[in-house]
Amino acid sequence: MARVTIDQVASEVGVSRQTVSRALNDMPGISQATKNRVLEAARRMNYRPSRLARGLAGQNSKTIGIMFGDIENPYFSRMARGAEAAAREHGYHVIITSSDTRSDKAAENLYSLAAQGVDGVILYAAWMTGEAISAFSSAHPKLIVVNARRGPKDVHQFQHDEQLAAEKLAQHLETVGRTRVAIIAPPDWNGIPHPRTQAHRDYLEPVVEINTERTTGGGRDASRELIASRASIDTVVAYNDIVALGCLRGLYDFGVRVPDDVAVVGYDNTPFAEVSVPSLTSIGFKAEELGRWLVRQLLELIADPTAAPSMTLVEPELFVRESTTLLVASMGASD
Amino acid sequence: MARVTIDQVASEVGVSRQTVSRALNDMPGISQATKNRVLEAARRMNYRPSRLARGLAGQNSKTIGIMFGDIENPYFSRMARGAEAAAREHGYHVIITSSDTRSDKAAENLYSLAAQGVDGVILYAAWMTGEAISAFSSAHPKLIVVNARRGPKDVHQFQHDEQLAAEKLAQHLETVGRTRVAIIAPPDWNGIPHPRTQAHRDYLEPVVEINTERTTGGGRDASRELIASRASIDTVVAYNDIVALGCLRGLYDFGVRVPDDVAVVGYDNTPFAEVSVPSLTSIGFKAEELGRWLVRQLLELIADPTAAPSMTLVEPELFVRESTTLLVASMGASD
DNA sequence: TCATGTCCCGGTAGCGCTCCCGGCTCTATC
DNA sequence: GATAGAGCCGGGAGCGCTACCGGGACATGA
Repeated sequence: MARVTIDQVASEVGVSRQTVSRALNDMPGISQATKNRVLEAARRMNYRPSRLARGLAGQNSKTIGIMFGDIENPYFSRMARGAEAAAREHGYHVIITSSDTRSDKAAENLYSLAAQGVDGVILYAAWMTGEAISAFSSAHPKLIVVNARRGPKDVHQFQHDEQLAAEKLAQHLETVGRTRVAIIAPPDWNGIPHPRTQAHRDYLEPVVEINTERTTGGGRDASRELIASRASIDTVVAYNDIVALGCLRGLYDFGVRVPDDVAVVGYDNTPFAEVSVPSLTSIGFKAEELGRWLVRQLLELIADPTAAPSMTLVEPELFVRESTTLLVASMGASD
Repeated sequence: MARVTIDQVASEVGVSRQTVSRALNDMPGISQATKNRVLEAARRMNYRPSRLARGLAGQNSKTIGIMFGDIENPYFSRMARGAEAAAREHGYHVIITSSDTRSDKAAENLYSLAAQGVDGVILYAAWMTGEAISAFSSAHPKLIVVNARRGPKDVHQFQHDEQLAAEKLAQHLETVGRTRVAIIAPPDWNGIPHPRTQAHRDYLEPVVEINTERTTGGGRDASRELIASRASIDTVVAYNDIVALGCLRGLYDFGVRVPDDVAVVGYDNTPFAEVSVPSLTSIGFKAEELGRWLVRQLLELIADPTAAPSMTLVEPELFVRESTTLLVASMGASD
């Protein structure tokens, strides 16, 4: 162990601790010559400043916190990857925590994260109430909120443009002659529908809505329920790719052909959408890029905390694949 | 902002800072009565001790670092999830960083992570040389290494039991009458094969080996290459599920039927293996549980750094699904 | 020559917490 | 009743670093 401290470097070079600090942090008030000497010695001694001490003394720990709903979702993990990479490029570390969609634990974790001494927080807030977000935000202003359901106005936000996504999707479905839509969505949460679900209800005018878990198993269950409902539909729009892939398999098991009998649509455009049979039409939100944006925005906010709250809409992109080809024969009500 | 400090709590209760510390950390030398008073006040004032200060003063930051190759892989993200949950249960935070399989950056990130002041590190080391691991380990002894290729002996290790996995797989393939195997693997790294690949070579005696990227696209490419090679095979064993799913799709595109013509085997037993068509036989390593084990072991190591280096083998489990049914007709060399 | 400024650099204080040590009170023991 | 011991608590010091201020060396002006 025996970490090298700034004092050791200082006495090695024969200057004060403060001078070493100046050299390392590109501060004025130091000649180029001594700066070089310090830097060289620091490198030679393999000195690495303690972020803990830095965080205590200055007021920044060069660490940001991220809280997602569920890191296992490939969409989140891509986002995390982008965020982590962007942060690293700027010399920041990332602390990741997850909330498991339970808002009480979410808040607890969040505060505990803040206690860590992070410089800023990125919060995926689909499973938190507006009040909880506001409360946290007033205590910890360096905050970027993603996908809040009812986002408070005084907070920096990123939102997937679910409206536009639904619109694009509706348009696509129209061109392929699909009109009778079933949607698979997670149940409303505290009476508030997920923005995506809301957009689907508004733009797709679904014939049926099946509520289920956001897993492959959930998608499978949903397909069973869908069949049982005997609803007359020609399209299934799933909450995300994971659910859609489960659903695809469920439909296959019941002998329902995709896309001949029904079309299936996923969300997030995960790599798996490309390779399923049939490949899955999906709406993508550029997860990795979003992760980078979030970090960049957060760092700007850290640099200038007075910036006015902004709302950035993330544009969706529709990837049309085999699962939503032109409708030729329709699957009537199954009797 | 304006964080509540331990001194504020102390003066509120009318005791010394030290007494508050004792109450909060379950230390002896304090009466139950005052302890209760302190705890109550702390809760009421919404006091949260600064981990930064704790880390500086004591010698623990209640934070562990994890470095994976690529967090986007569902297998890693599940592992991360398990680890994060386990850490949280013990009051620890997790800092995640990734290495992108570039060993120079890997080492750099690793040291930078350690500078963070983490109490211990979990390192997925398939993309690091033994020397690099040893060097880091001697500077930072609280280290758990996962899946090192040539693991140094003096380090705590977890290893997937690739031998046993390959053995189980070989046995299964035999019972379904599959003998002519192709394996899809990442290229050897610095001349060292991945332990999984090594095990496959040893136990499966593959007819062909295709080297490719560890992505769905890589799997797809591999299937193309496989067809082009005109090798006479009845089974494809992929490096992991991601590659296998890409391969599945590639074979489908070429009109090769799975499992009628060739069987396909994946690794990691991700949720997607269950819902592909056909569903994918896969070898699972219980990622989430592994993540928890790693953390638990690391915490033990932190508690008792003198513990003798151990090597834990993680047992594989074979999930047989549709993609490896009994061979009936064989796909001969395609001429 | 002295005052004024500029460029470097060092000393001191403190971030919020835990460690070590010593002092106080109260009971048990001869 | 003096001594020892146990139980409780407070006072300092210090973790490694940065913010703030002040001081010395030198150049420039009148």
